[in-house]
Amino acid sequence: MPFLDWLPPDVTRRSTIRELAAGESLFRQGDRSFAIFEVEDGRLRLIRHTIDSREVVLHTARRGELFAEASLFSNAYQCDAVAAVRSRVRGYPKRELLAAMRKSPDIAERFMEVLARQIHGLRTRLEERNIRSARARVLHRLTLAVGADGRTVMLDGKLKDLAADLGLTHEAFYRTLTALEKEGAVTRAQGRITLRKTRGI
Amino acid sequence: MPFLDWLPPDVTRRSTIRELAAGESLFRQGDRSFAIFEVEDGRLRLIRHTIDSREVVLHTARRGELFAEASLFSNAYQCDAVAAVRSRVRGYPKRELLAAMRKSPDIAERFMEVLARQIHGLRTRLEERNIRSARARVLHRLTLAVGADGRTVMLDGKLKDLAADLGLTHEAFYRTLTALEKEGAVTRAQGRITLRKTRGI
DNA sequence: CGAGTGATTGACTTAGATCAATGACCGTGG
DNA sequence: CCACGGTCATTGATCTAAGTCAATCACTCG
Repeated sequence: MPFLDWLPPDVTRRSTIRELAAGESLFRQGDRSFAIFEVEDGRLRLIRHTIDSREVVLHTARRGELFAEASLFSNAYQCDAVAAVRSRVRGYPKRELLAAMRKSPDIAERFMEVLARQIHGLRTRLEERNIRSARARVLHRLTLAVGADGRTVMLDGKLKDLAADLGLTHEAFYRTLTALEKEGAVTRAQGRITLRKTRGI
Repeated sequence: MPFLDWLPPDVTRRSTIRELAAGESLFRQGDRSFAIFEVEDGRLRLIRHTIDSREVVLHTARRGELFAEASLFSNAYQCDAVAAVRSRVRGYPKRELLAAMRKSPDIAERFMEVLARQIHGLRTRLEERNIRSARARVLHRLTLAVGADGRTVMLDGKLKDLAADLGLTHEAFYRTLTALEKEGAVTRAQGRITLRKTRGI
C-alpha cells in the first residue's frame, strides 16, 4: 500500500481484494460508487461511453496506482473500469474512508497530500509531453529522476515501460539513449544511468 | 474564483492579490511556504533547479489554474514560480486554509473534491497525449468536450490555444480540422464544432 | 490607417514511427 | 539437461505524419 498505508486500521481492515480476468469490468458508468481502488497488479482501463456508444479511454491505471478517487464525491461512477489484463485491485470502502476523514483532520490532510502530490506529478509529466524532441524529453525525465547525488538515475522497471511512459516507442527511446551516450551526455551501467555534469546546454 | 468560491469568508478575505511583471518571481525553491495560488491572469512557470544549476520546467500554470497545492503540506516551496508574462495571482493563506479545513470536514471535502477532479482531468489529458495521430487526438478531445446534446462542442478560447493544449502545432491542428470537415466527421460553425453521429470506428 | 494577432493554406523537411531482424536471457517442461 | 518459446534490448532500413517556414486574408484596436 504505497499510498494509503497511513489509513486507520478500521478502513484498511474493510478494504477488499478483487481479482479480475482480462476484459472483466470492475464497475460501470452509472453504478453506485462504493469504493476507491488501488491496482495491486495488472492494468485497468477507465472508459467513457459516448452517446452514440463509442468508447473513449480516459485513463489506464497501472500497478501501484490509485483510481476512482473522484467517486468519493459523487454517488455514481462516471466511467467503466475494465481490466486490460488479468488484474488484482484493492478497494477501500468509501463510507469508512470518508468517515475516517471526517473524524480526523489528520487523515483528511494525509489524503489531500496524496492527491496534491499526484497532481504535481501529473502536471510534470504533461509538461514533459510538451517537449517535442525525444532527446530533450529523455533528458527532462532523467534530470528529474536523479538520486541524491544529483546525477545518477536508478532504473527500476524495464526500459520499454519507461519509453512508453515518456510517450516514445521503445526503438526511438533506445536510439536516443545510445545517442546521448555517444555524445557523452550520459553513461550507462547495469540498471543505472548517470548524467554528465554540465553547465549550460 | 472558479475553484475556491466555496471557501469560508475568513479565508477568502485574507487572500491577497499579487501583480507580477514578466520574469518576476513569486516564490523560490526553499522559501518558506505561506500560501497556495490561483492564476487570475497571465502565466507562470514552475521551475526546478538541478544541482548543476540548470532549469527544468515542471509546469506552466495558466489563467484560472490553481498551483502550489502541495505546499500546503510542506514547509517550503519545492520549486520557483516565475511569471512568464505579466501576471496577476491570488494567494490563499495556508494557515487560514488549513485551519478552515481542520475545523470543517465539509470544507476539507470540497477541497479534496477539487483535487480529485483535477487529477481526473490531468490523467485524461495525459492519456490523450498517448494518442499519436493528430486526427485521433483531436477526436478524443472533441468527443470529451461535447455538450449536453452529445455532439456539439462550444469553443471558448482561441483555436491556437486549443492546438497547444492538444500538443499540436496550430498548423497541424487547423489542417486536421479541415480534413475532418472534408471527410464529414465534423461540421463547423462560428465558435462551435459538431461531431457527426457515427457508429463504429 | 498601420500594427498586431488569429485563422488558414502551401511547400518542404525531418524526427520519430513502423517494420524487421538479431542476440541475450530467462523459465519450463519433456 | 537441453530445446523451445517468450520477452527485452538493440540496431538497421524505410516511410510518413507532423513540424517548420512562409505567405495571405480577415479583424480589431488605438
